Amino acid sequence: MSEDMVIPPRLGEVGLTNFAPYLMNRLMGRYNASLREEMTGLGLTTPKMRALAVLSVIDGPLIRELAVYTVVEQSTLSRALDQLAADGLVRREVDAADSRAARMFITDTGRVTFESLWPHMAAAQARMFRGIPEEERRALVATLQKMLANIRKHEI
Amino acid sequence: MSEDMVIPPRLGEVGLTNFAPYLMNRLMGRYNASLREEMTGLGLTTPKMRALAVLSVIDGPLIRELAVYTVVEQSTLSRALDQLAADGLVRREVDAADSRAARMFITDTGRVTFESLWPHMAAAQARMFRGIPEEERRALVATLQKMLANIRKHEI
DNA sequence: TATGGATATTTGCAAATGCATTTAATTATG
DNA sequence: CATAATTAAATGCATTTGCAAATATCCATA
Repeated sequence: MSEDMVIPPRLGEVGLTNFAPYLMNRLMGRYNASLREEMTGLGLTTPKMRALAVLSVIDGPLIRELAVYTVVEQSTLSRALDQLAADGLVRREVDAADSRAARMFITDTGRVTFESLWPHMAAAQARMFRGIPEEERRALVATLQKMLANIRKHEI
Repeated sequence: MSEDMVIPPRLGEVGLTNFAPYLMNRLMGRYNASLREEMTGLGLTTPKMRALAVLSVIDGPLIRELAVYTVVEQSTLSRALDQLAADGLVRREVDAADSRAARMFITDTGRVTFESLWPHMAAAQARMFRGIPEEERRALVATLQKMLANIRKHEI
């Protein structure tokens, strides 16, 4: 007897702007669009930017792990990493224990590139949160974390 | 003196999972992925599904308005609507006052298709919210609405 | 009211994407 | 320990995407 069994109210009854996934998709659409100009200026695409962002924080993940963190399809990510590596922003390293697997690292150059993008990401977030009290922001993040835990498929 | 002037803490200091856009992107990645199977079974893509969803609630928007609501690039949406129209799920109608503009409507067939998809969307949302009290859900939605108002560019 | 800009949508085209498959390596099993 | 099944990543290929340009129409103004 899961929640799937319950007959849901229609979208029209809920209203688009009360449906959380709709709101989040619109917010992320704008957020991602607001970074596009900076990204293209740095020769980055969304997958490349996300890979850099995660690698600036997590050292040496496997590519399939990075695919989960970045929410980028594995084959797309593989090619994005090719390009980043060709530009010297990341580095592949064959895993010591499993020679099929590659561990990814950001390079100093990659870090410099990401550091020039990060202020724009932070500013975009700040714009979203403008006028929203600190307490409320924290509550939002806490709820989002619970939600992510709910639907996390991989144990990452 | 906007918030852009402030030097932000590094992403590493904030932590990926305290950065709201990261959390939302991951959540939406999973949410959208969880609908993919149902969508492809109905011959839909993400842009097509979003167009149907919005048109099930909003009657006769212009295509550029629909592009804002759906967070889909206008040219991509134009082609998605071509396909939906070819399948008889939506209908284009030239605007009475402006013959450049097209107003879009969902058809009965389109409504039936969307109605068969909607329970999965509602279930995916329910999974995300599992174990989260009603009060907290409402607070999340309220905050998301404020955020959307903050970054809304178009007056829609 | 003629004309130069705006605006709504579509379309051409190159690049990006994602599915399915391949390659290479590891692990499990008889 | 041989072999089948599994896993990690890369790649082939058809489809999708998005930018820029084209097309069609509208609006402002001289």
